Formats: sequence, structure tokens, C-alpha cells
Amino acid sequence: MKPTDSEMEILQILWEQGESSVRTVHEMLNRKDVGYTTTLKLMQIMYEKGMVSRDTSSKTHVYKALLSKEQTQHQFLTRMIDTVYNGSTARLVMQALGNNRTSKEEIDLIKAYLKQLENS
Amino acid sequence: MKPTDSEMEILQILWEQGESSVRTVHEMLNRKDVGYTTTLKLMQIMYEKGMVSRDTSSKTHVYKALLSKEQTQHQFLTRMIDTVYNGSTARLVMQALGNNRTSKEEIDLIKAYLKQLENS
DNA sequence: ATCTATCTACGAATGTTTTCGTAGACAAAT
DNA sequence: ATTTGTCTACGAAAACATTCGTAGATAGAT
Repeated sequence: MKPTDSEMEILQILWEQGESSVRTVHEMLNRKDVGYTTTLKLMQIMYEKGMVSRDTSSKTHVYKALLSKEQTQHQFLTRMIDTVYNGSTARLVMQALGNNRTSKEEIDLIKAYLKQLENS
Repeated sequence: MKPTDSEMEILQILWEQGESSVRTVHEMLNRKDVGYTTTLKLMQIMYEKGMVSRDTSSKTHVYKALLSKEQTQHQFLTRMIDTVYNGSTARLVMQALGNNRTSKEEIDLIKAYLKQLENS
């Protein structure tokens, strides 16, 4: 099940912050234009979809991401490689490197990673 | 303006095949479950949105992508790096390489690309 | 005890995407 | 000339995502 854009923003916060109340999540979203009950509703729907669990033992419920960050990112990535890059990881990687003015540090990180890949 | 998932699938085909009729696009979509008029409608909407142009001089209209492949891919990519990888290109690249069982050929392509980046 | 602030639940409006049924045009085959 | 197949146009249903108003519960402050 693929999270929507809004759901993704909420998941990001839950991954970074760990368990959080709706209020916390709502305040961390930079979407200041949207009301509190909207965020609440979104998180309730995510609960119904099984993307998050919640602790309702106190008045203020506490939500926790059930989807793992790595797995979800990976899912998005392969989906993107398929639908946008026709299955070619290399094409995605090269465009990421080429167009995005990646810093020297990042390039070095990647090289190191490639070297390590090779040795395994 | 961000293409939806379905629009993206259609754009893919137009990029690969060049100008195409609705019939051609429809048959190349592997979504066998969906009817011809659905594809037609989608392409008409894309026309209204200005994503494609069309030649209506003969009975069978011929559609052409107006969005460039590179620019659109790049747009998706930066969006993804921002919203899913917190701005780190390296993190995206490493996950792409690590999780996706990339072939030796692809790895070599990437290495060559990095080398070339270095020399410029 | 009452007021106030904050919380959840829920329904409904709104907006967008995807789907398809139907009607009418047109050309090629019978 | 009539049938058949393929095309477009269009409206509307269905499905999904986003938004918010309102009501009722609850805890803490006065």
C-alpha cells in the first residue's frame, strides 16, 4: 500500500521524532495553512490503513509509524526506477549525480560505497 | 505541473515511441484491465493540461509529448530527494545501488560516469 | 462547580484522478 | 447502401485524497 504525499510527510516526522502526538506532528508540518483536525483526520486514516499504531491509554493519543523508513524508501525508489527510468538504476544514479550538483563529500561517499560493494 | 502516475506511464510511451495514436499507447500500457476510452480520456486531459500536443488532421489523432523527458525526470528526482531522502543525493544513490541488485554493467557505467565527472 | 483549553470522533464538502458507457462520425468491406 | 470496426467527444460515476465544522469528552485552572 502506497502512502500518499500527505501521509509521507507525516511518516517522515514519525520516523525522525519517534512516537508523537497529533499536536506534535501538526506543529512540525510546515503546512501552516491547514487546520489541526485535518492532520488528526489524516492520522486516523493512516491508523485505519495500518500504517501507524497508536496508544490511546491517555487522553492524548500517541502515534507510531508501523512502516519502516528503509523499506518504504526502497519501495518508492524501485517504483520510481520502474516508472520513470524504465528499470535502469544506472540512469537514475547518473541523473542524480549529474543534475544535482552533488558535493565532493557526497561523491566520495558514493565511491567508497562502490568500492565496498565490489569487495563483497 | 506534476504529472499523475497514469500520466507518467503515458509520457513514458510517448518518449520512447515518439508521436503515437491513442491505440498505440493503449496497447503498450500493460494495464490490460482498463478500457480503451479510459486511455483516450487520460490523453485528452493531458492535452487540456498542455502536457501533450496532438495532430487532429486525420481521423486518428496523433499525440506528442510536450514535456521533456530529462526535465520531468529531474523534477521527480529532486522532489524525491527532498521529500524522501532529506536532501541527500548520496543516500538515494546508495540505497539505489544497495537494494536493487544492480548488474555489473550498470555499476561499470556508473563508475565511468564518476570518473568523467572528476575530470571536468 | 464552572470555565477554558485541548483532545477525539465523525460526517460531510470539496477536489482530483480514474474509469467507463454511450453517442455520433467516418472509412473500409460486403 | 448497409454493415462493421475504429475513432473521438463527452458526461457522469466511482474511487480516492484532502479539508474542515461541529459535537462531545476530559483535564486542569479559577
